[in-house]
This record gives sequence, C-alpha cells and structure tokens, in this order.
Amino acid sequence: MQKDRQKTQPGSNPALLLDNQLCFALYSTSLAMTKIYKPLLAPLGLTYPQYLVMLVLWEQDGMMVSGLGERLYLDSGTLTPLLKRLEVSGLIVRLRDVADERRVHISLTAAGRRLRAKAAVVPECIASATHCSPSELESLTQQMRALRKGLV
Amino acid sequence: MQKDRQKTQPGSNPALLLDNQLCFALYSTSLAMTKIYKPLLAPLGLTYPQYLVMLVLWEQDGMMVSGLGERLYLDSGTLTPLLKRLEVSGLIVRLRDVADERRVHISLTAAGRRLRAKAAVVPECIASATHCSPSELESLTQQMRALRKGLV
DNA sequence: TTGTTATAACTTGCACACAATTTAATTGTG
DNA sequence: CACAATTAAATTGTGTGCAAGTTATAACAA
Repeated sequence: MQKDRQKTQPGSNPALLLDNQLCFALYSTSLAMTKIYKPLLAPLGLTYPQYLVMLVLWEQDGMMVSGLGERLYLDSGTLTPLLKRLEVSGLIVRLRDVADERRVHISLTAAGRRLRAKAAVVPECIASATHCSPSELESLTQQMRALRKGLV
Repeated sequence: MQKDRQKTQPGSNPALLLDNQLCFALYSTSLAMTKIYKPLLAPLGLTYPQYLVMLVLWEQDGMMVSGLGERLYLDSGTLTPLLKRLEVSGLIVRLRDVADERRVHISLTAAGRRLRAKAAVVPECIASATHCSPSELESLTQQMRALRKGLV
C-alpha cells in the first residue's frame, strides 16, 4: 500500500474503461479461444486459420481463393501464403482454372479428406472447454453473427 | 448451374459446419470490429492493440509490462515491441525500476495524456457502428467476459 | 484489332500473437 | 557468502491479418 500509483482522472469517462468495452471482451475472448484450439489442432498439423480453411473445404471442395475469402472474411494477402503452407503440408492442391487462368481452385488431397475424421472430435472438445451449455453456445453464436452482420 | 462442385459428405457432421461454430463467429466478428476501429484510430496514430494499452494506462499510469500483460492477456513477446513503437511515437516512456532493474514501468508522456481527450469520442462512434442498443452491448460484453473466464 | 478497364491472385511491408529461448536481476537456501 | 532457483523483459522464429501495389489474364470498347 506504500505506492498507490495515480488513477488518471478517476472515473472521468466510463466509456473509456477497458472492461466496459465490448471490443476488448471480444478480442480477448477470441484470442483465448484460439489458444484452446492450439493443442487440439497441433496433432493434426493445423493452425487455427488453417483449420477454418479445412472446414470450408470439407463442406465444399474445389473452391476458388476468392470464394474462401468471402466465406472466411479474409483476403488473398492472408490466404495465399496460408494456402501455400497447406499445400506444402500435403493437405490441398492449388490448380489454375483452365478456362480462366486468373483463378485458382483449392482442392483437398486424399490426406486432406482423411483429416476430416481426425478433426471430428475437435468441436466437442471445444464445447466442453467453454463450460457452456449447447443452447448457450448456440445463442452466443447467433448473437455474434448478428453483430458481425451489423458491422459489415 | 453447369458445375455444381460436390459437397463432401453432405450433412455428415453438423458440428464441423463453419457457421455452427462459436469460435468462427467470435473470430470473424472480432476481426470485423478491429477493422471498424482502424479509421477511427488512424488519426490518433494508434493501432487497435496500441489503443488497448493506452486505455489501460489512462486508467492507471506507470504500470509494469507484466501488469499490462495481465490486464490485456498478452505476453511480453507481444508487448515489448508494441511498447517500443509507442515510445517512438512519443506517447509513453519505458523506465527501469530503480529498486528492481528487471522491471520496466510504462508511463504516459504529456502527449500520451493529451491523447485521451481525442480518444474520448471513439467509444460512441464504435457503439453506433454496431447498430446495437446500449443494453445489448452491455449484455454481450458480460457474456464474453463470462466465456473468457470459463476458458482460462 | 488494339487499347482500356476490370478482375484474381500474388507480393511486399508492417504490426501483431505466441511459443520457446535468452539475458539480466533478484530471491531463496545451505 | 556462494549458488541454485525464480522472475521480468527481451529476443527469435513462425504464422497470421491487412493495406497497398504488382502481375497476369480476361472482358470490353472504339
């Protein structure tokens, strides 16, 4: 209690208090969530964003880079190097469209398809790590989607 | 409708569907939120994580690096270079503790304190950009904090 | 057909995040 | 006191995110 470093303008603007800000709650929770994924994805040889790409491809194989970007809200500056790493890992192949050589289709390899079975347990591991009920998780997911939609 | 790329194992595992995952809703919404901040913080010469550091320092000046890390859930590997950039910007100074030279105190400069007034309008700009009511924002913030607490 | 415009992906540069390691200083123990 | 253990930052290396600019191809217009 000897040094009690000054609170700058105490209570002058509650809107500027860190813990009142949705953005920080969102940001820190998202990072915390990613950390939970790390040990689950490491055995699969995936980072978290790479896992998201694989989720999309498991839903629909052969998508273009731009299609992945729309689905994941990421641009080619992020995706191109990420996809190259996935190709080096042997999970996908990148092939130019023969009709339009500007386009690149991303397709799963056999190893990429096989990985789906190993990834199947991940969602329930995560769900249990959240200490939330399925209905709470669903509610939060919907609220996040609504917020994102409002922002874009 | 000529090419209808195959859905891989359609509907086989709803838990693996991207849009059912809280993590992705959280991740994409957090990134979207950061993009909203960018044009508001650019005139202040701050990135979003730098803004978070300033929020903490405006609440309590002179914190140690480790204290900032606990508050923001970030480690020294992230904070050290960020703080060096804030120092170059002239908003903070980094000073070794005389009693314990391992510690580094982060203190606001006059410019850093002045910046608070300019930042005061940011929260309401963000709030209006979310298209959410104050009570919705508060509810979401609390839910995020609860989720984060459950994860850590 | 030729020149313009648009598009898709790639590249470059900067700033995070974070694991793992290192450095320097302090604390604890015999 | 000597020395091991601990602690606080800093450093290193990898992988995102994203703005801005480049390249290559395609579509369009005169």
